[in-house]
Amino acid sequence: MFEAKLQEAALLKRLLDSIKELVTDANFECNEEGINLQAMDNSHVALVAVKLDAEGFKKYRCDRPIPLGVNLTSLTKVLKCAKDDDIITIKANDDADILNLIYEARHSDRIAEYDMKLMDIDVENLSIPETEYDARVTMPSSEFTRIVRDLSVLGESVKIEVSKEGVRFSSEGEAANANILLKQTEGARRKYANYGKDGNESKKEEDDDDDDVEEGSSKKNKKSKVKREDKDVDMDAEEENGGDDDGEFKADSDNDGEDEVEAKDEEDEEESSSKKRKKAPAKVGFSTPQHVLFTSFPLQNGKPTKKAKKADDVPSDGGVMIEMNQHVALTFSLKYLVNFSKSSALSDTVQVMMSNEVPLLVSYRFGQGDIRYYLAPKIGEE
Amino acid sequence: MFEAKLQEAALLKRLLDSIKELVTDANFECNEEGINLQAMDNSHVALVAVKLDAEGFKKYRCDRPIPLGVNLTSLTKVLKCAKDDDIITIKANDDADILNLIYEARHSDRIAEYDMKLMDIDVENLSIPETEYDARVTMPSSEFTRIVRDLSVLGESVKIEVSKEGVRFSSEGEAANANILLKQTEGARRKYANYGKDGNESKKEEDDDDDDVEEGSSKKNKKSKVKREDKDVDMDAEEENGGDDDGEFKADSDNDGEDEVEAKDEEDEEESSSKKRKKAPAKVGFSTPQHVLFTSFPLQNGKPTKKAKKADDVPSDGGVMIEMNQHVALTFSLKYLVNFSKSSALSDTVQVMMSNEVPLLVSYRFGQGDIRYYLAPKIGEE
DNA sequence: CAAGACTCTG
DNA sequence: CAGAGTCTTG
Repeated sequence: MFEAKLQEAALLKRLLDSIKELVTDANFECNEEGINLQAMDNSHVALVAVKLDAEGFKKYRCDRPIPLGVNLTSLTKVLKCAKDDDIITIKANDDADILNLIYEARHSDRIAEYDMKLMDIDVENLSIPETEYDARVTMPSSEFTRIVRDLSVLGESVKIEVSKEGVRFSSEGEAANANILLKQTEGARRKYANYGKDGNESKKEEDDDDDDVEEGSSKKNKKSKVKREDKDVDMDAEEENGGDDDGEFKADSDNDGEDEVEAKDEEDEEESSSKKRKKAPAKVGFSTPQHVLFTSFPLQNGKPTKKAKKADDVPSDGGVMIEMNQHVALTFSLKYLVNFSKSSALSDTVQVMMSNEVPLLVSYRFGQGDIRYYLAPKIGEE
Repeated sequence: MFEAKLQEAALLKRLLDSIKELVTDANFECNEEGINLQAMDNSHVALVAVKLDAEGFKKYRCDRPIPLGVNLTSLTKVLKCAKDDDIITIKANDDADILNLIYEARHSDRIAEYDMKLMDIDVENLSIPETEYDARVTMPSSEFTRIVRDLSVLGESVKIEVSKEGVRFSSEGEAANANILLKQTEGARRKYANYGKDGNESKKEEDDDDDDVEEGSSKKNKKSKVKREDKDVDMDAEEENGGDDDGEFKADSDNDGEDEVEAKDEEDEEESSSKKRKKAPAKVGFSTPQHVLFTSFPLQNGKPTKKAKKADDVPSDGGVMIEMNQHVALTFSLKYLVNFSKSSALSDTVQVMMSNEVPLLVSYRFGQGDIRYYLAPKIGEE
């Protein structure tokens, strides 16, 4: 018996809107801790991982781990029948052959119910080893969306480059070449002080860019600090390891110690890259090398767009925060990034993480979990 | 000479939007009482009937009954040239070969004039005998729209079932089965107390679900109580008949007597089906039997949507009122119902009337008249 | 030809 | 914020 009740159908609707174009069928792996979904996109170039914490549900019951094989096209249709503010309950019996969805209208006494056939889906073993990234960019999701959309009009690929200068998105196309440089926003360090610390964007707690400060061990959320783990299993395993050896991202500023409540936002964020520690290069469980690229281009363009809602306590006017251990430059297919950016409906903030020659990770966190996209870089010449 | 002046072009525009996809050509039958249009849809499965009372016009003159054969596609185009708040005048000479439309801008001196060719259209004799229905559901038109739209995503047909439980819309499709149950809303009885009593939704006057109470005979509107008549001729003929034998709908609650001003909205709406009187089964003038169906499905779903405008004095937050004489279950093509539901632009409220094995009637009333759709049920097995 | 996505309007 | 219409893609 599996049952989960969600206060707002909107979350599920947005999640499906986010992934339905990438993946057609997927297993919702349900266990007592929550719901996980991992799947490669249809062309096996990208990977999407969704996590929904059990605690985020109004009601959650999962007697035993159970995979719910869902045709996402069907589920999308069924969810279209829910209003955003409906209270939604999903149920499955132990056979997991039918998914039962119940929508309760928020402001009326109506209850609607849908039954959807489930299916057996081969579990592709998508072991995504936790990876330590050399660069992490935290920015408004609307801005990321805008950038990749803009560039996708001009070209097929984008080179994303993180340096002391900031993060640069560059692309070239027949009509024009483009390059967009985002410098770290003044105050961004403070704004995102604890973003992603514990899987949701709480503003309290220590900053990420503190070094080996003694605040660590007692924080239960230390785990998600530096590396992005995909299997909870791996998570905790790694977490408990050395307090200052767990490979947290080093911001490019020396923002030491006592940033307990709010790290001071310093102006010199873009200089000293001293204490950076390099971690073992991430090995990624899926490898779908793409094509040539790695070009650099002259133009400049790019304008931000502001959305304002979703479930973050990070200011929606958030700026850009850049953390890096070393210079990173990778090229990706814009088509996929545009696809990923649909998740901006889920969060005002997105994190882009990269290490050279490793798939990038685009992560959107929302109250009850997160959605992560992995995309292998294009390699070689164009 | 025919001339009719309408305060708001919007009404005509919406009417044409409602029917233009169903019918391509139709006669506007004009007489001194107003304008009537009746036509079968192009595939002869559904029938639409529009009535515009002469009194609703700012100015109305019709020297002699005259049919204006209109190509609705053309008229739609011409009406697109009118602003919603234009004052619109339509004229035809006795030859009825040209329709002259004049648009006067509400807040300017602008006058636009259009001449549209009329045509001769064979008058299909669409005698729609007045019918007494065993069940009538009054609900927000937005909700009806939502339901049929939702279900049409999943399947082709919907079974509509009215029972003591309420009204259930159920559908089955490849992706999922669905079923939406609407129970009578608390207070709906009061809200719709006199809805449709005399062809427009006035809230005063006695309730419909009173039984054989002695309030009847003096009410001039008794006529439209129970049955939906299509020809005014038939209407009055039937009206004058027996005071309590005119087959008025019995609500499923025992809301007897003194419901003069506002029937009390009782909690027990969904129980006693006692005093129901059965009327002679309705005979319908057109019969376009469809296909198999009559399936029943397991799921449940449904959510309302609120619009808020149009010309009703029925609260736009109106609930659901259910009146029934006996259990009814029929299956219909969602494609047509979706089409009908376009008329929600004309009214916040819709009434769905059904008797077993008889075409259903979907009726939207607006200040100056109404639009009614008839649709034969699908019969047999799916 | 149909379905889905996106944009614009109410 | 929702719905309708248009355009694009499969």
